[in-house]
Amino acid sequence: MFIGRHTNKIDKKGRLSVPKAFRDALGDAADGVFVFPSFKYPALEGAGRDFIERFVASLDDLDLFSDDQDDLAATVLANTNALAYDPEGRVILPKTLLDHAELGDEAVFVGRGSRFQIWSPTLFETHNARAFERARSRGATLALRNTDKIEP
Amino acid sequence: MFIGRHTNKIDKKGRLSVPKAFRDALGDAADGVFVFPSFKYPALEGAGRDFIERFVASLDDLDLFSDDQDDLAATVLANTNALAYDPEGRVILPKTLLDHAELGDEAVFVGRGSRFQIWSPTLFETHNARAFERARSRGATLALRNTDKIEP
DNA sequence: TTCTCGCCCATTGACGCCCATATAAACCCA
DNA sequence: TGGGTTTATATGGGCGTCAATGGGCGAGAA
Repeated sequence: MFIGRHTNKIDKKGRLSVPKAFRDALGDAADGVFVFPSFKYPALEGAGRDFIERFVASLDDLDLFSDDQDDLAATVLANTNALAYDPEGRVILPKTLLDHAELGDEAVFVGRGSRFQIWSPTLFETHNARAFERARSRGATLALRNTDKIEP
Repeated sequence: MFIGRHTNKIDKKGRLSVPKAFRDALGDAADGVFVFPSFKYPALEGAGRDFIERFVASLDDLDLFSDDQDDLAATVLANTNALAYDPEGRVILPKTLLDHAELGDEAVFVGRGSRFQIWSPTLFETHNARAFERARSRGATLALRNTDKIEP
């Protein structure tokens, strides 16, 4: 399970350490980590092999004429990168992903339960502040139903 | 499992390197790679021997597919090219396939789970942008076939 | 012969692996 | 409880290896 927030640096060679807690949650280190752009935010989605395998399973192997639903899975797979760890647990994000999330020399890993997101620190700060404010204005009604909470 | 995107060059002799990750996923190198034109897109479909063998099996076992699907299987087989690797893992695409996908001096391999596609970079860029936009507008509500759903 | 295709070699640029250091959290002991 | 020590994670840089690319040679087909 991915919980909490971790801010790490991207060095000159483009390497980014995946937080130890997340590496453990991802499972088999040999599988690395699977990252794809978020559809809705200038951020990246990260998950383990099991999560991606569900997308693969949703594409019927022999069906050559995919419907809209399949297209969604296909789009995710086309934009997903299987990133391998170096011996220290770092990965290199390809340029397409760096661009999508507007990442510079720092990245923040945000736990989201079954997977996590990767944000530019500045973008996340404003996004988080707005989400927090939104949550607060509706807080009274959401509080009892939603066990999730936004980190302070 | 075919995941992600890899853009490679087509040299003057028409040779195209199959990405190492895909060669591994294809299995036995002696079998090479099987490529046929996509019926839905100006692109090519690529797969391993196991994938083609299932089409062959569908022709033998009449119960397996409907008549329409059976015709489709026959059409696929008729248009499939078995391409052998050179010692460096490259293949040469026949002219019919080059024409169908409007390939010039570059080609992008796009993972699709159990198989992959080969696109002209420019054609794929527009195709992917559209699919991505569609996912953005509808992704939040589209459930995945199995369990989880795509998240905002 | 001439052209095509399969095999071999050279180059290069990226990335995977190794080591060293810094930073921080956990631990231990008075 | 506080200070120092230890352990582990994160970071930075050097170097070797391998994948991708490009060109040349030779065997066999047209």
